[in-house]
Amino acid sequence: MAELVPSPSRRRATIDDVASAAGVSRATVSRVVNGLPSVGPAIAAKVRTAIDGLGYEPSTIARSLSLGVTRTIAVVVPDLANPTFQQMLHGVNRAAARDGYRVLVADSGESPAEELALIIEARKRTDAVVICAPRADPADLAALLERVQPAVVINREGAIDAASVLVDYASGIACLVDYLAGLGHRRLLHLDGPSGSSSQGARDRGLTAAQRRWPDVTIERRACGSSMDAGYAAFDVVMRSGATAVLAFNDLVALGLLGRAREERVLVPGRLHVVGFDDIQAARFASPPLTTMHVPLTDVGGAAWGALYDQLNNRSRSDPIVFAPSLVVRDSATAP
Amino acid sequence: MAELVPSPSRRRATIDDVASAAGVSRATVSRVVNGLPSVGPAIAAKVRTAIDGLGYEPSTIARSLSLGVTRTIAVVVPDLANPTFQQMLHGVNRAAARDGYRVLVADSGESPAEELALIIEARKRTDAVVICAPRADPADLAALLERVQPAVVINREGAIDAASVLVDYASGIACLVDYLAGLGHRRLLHLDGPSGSSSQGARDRGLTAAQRRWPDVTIERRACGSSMDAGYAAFDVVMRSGATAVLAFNDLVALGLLGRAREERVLVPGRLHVVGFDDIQAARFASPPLTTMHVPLTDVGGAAWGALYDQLNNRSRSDPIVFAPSLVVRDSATAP
DNA sequence: CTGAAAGCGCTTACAG
DNA sequence: CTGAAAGCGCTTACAG
Repeated sequence: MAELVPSPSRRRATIDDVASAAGVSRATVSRVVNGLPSVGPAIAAKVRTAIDGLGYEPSTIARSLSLGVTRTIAVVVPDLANPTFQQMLHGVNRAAARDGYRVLVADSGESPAEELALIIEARKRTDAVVICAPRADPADLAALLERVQPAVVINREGAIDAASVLVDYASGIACLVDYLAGLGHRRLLHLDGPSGSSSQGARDRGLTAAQRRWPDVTIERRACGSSMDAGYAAFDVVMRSGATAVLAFNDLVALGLLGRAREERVLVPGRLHVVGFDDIQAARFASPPLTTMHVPLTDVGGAAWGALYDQLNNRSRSDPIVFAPSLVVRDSATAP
Repeated sequence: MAELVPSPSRRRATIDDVASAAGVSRATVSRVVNGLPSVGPAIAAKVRTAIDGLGYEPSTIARSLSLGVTRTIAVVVPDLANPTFQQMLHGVNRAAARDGYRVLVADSGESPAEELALIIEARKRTDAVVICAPRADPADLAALLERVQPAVVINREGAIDAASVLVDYASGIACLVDYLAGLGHRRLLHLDGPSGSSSQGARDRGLTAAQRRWPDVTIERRACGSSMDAGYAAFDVVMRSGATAVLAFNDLVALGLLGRAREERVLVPGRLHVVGFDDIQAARFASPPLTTMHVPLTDVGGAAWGALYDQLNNRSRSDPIVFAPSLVVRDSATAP
């Protein structure tokens, strides 16, 4: 149905087509295509005419093979449906695009077991990889890193033999405790994220540090998760805890909890006070607008690209880059 | 600093390394790597040993050049910071991944003028492309499509010579008018999106159709835009219009308007009633929760991949696939 | 069942 | 300034 009209030329023109059309060698064609100066003007003109006439476009793949470089990087995230990773991806992509690089995305969510294999596969199509794998086993990750350099890993603590960019969740959560305690709350509840999540360690440290600063404040912990549904389901646990303020693992959890609180007609702020973490877009529009820690995810993504770019240009690997979250006071937590 | 330990073998092993290590031809190595049956078990075993010993991994790029196929597709969107496109991308990626394809993203937002060039460039690294370019000139787009098939275009009306998936914005907006009119509103205001946006035509049709059904309802229009800031800024225009209910171009606009209304202490619903379009995540958590039309963006993305997959497998191009938005009643609009 | 050879479409020393 | 040739790392008819 698309074939009724005889197509002018089925096959795409190659460098050889151009070369013979212009009566030159393909080395010469290559030179004018790549703008090398050492080509006589008359010849160059002939070549350009041939290029236009044939609609020639160099094959990116062939170039990649020949040069050993794709100008593409991979970004591997655990869940592309999650606004957090979407935004980070955006940050990487925008920064990489400015330097003429493209981004290949890979979502390991479908099969966490194959996360490592996925990273390797994605890396093989590209020049470098940014890895966001909060739940991968540390030893597995370390073994992997040897094989996929240049790489940058996001939000993994501990000895990572790769460039690293991280968000200081420890000080962020401590800041939140300070804020709530300063408001007068004396019984806090932290809703933990998925067990085994690497950011959990930072939470522990931050909470411990804050606890030292506020000896008369009780900080309890409960297992919860990282999704809205987890927050929604945590409502009963929260109410039974007797806490006046809850620190949700992230905004999604906080939002789920808020939603349930409204259904149950539990006033927030008032009867219950809630803070989140991340400052996703929805946090700003929640009812009540959610007090949370802003995490500059776009910048995190941008920094990840920057670290990769350095390595791709043979500069030495940069030290870990850390971003501090910042408190965004809105309406979901007030004095008790 | 990473070079203190002499690396065991700098260079990646190639098929030739394996061939000579195993004492066979590289054709044979290729056969066992690709699981072709016609290899004797003893030879195959030798080859596998060599592969493991050398840590050989076939080059994806070389394979791509040889086969003329990358198993990668491109997705071009106007703005990767926009949750709408993020979600659509997620839908494409998930569906494509299931069929063993990877996704390369490209964001034309940085330079709309180079959108066409970007699409061509992205397409050249891949086997096919899904195009989301609501503002591209129809003639330009038509010319482009000839060069980049297989392609699927999302949300473009009119004669498109490519597979097409679209959302029925016309009936969606009409549905919203029906809902508000049914509630008793008689003065409606529609905040238009960016002029030249291809979905604007559908809005026009839908609004016209609805107007016929409700001759006693006034439907005014005002230029606005598609961003939260645009919605925020539209507040004054809205208040001056005398309308009791406003249909925002999308949720972002509605959310911006809501934010400003809260600042100005204009009660929604009550003094003003607002509906959005898209049903982004934030809509659900807005205060008040936003009544809107849900658009199944993940499915749209999935369908886009499906259409591409058919073409990649030499099936005939499918008819346009259209998704109907569905009304999600929340709290931002009630009887006047 | 296995190998020699040509091919995929480029780039780049090396000569001249 | 220009070209012949080798190379990037694979796949696949074609012989045997």
